[in-house]
Amino acid sequence: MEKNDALYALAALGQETRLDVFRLLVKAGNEGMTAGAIAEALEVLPNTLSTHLAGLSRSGLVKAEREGRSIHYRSNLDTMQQLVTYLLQDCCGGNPELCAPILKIVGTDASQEDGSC
Amino acid sequence: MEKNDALYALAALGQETRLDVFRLLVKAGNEGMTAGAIAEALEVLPNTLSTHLAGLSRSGLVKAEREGRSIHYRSNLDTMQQLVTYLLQDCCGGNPELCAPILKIVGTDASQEDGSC
DNA sequence: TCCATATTTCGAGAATACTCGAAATATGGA
DNA sequence: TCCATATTTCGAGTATTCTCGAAATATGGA
Repeated sequence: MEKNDALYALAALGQETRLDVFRLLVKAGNEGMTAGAIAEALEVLPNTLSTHLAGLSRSGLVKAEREGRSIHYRSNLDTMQQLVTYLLQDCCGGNPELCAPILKIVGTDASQEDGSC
Repeated sequence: MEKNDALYALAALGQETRLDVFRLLVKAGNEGMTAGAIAEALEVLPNTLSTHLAGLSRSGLVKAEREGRSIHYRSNLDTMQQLVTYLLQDCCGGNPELCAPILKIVGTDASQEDGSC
């Protein structure tokens, strides 16, 4: 992940409605939710939500897929992992033994296949 | 961690200079860096940097400590871990087996003593 | 084709955030 | 005490972001 990608993702999450949306979708898991269902759950106007969903989509934190008349949104935890990895890159000047506790946070073994939850 | 704490932290990281500062301090590790050294490394005016450091401090992502005439800043990875934990809370509706890959990211075993790197 | 549903796009006003120069505060040493 | 260094605070201008109403687009069914 490059700096601008990280910035987009972090800026996206640093706004209350978008953070609420992301967490709602994390909870919803694989099924995801339609834009309408999200708007209703969070009591946000559909057009305002649409703007926020666009931001989250651009950042890669959520994925959109049209299903009939609705559009389903799902969280994309791959991006989340890449983000955390980026944030903790070169931790302690490349001496990871100095910060072992925190490095547990990042699954650096890359054993992950599907982060879409 | 509560929502507002997460919002402060994410908003703090969602700005280029502050993201640069945080990553610089993550790399610097335990020694940290003085405000002046950070300003020089990132080529930011000291007063502008000071504003950003205040934001990062408020969010708990960095810790400040006066040492003589200078003030040393260090990243605080405890806050980082709490943040990631918050973001992925209730992943997949509380069925973590559905999203095992990503849950590796969060060290839920709480075996960590010192996250200050 | 026509209509209802679902979502997005556009435009504008209000609020918030960023940056900078100038001035203030804090510390240590002569 | 006086001065130099290190950092922060203040105030203002500019830029960006957020929200909303209105209008546009896309889909599926009668």
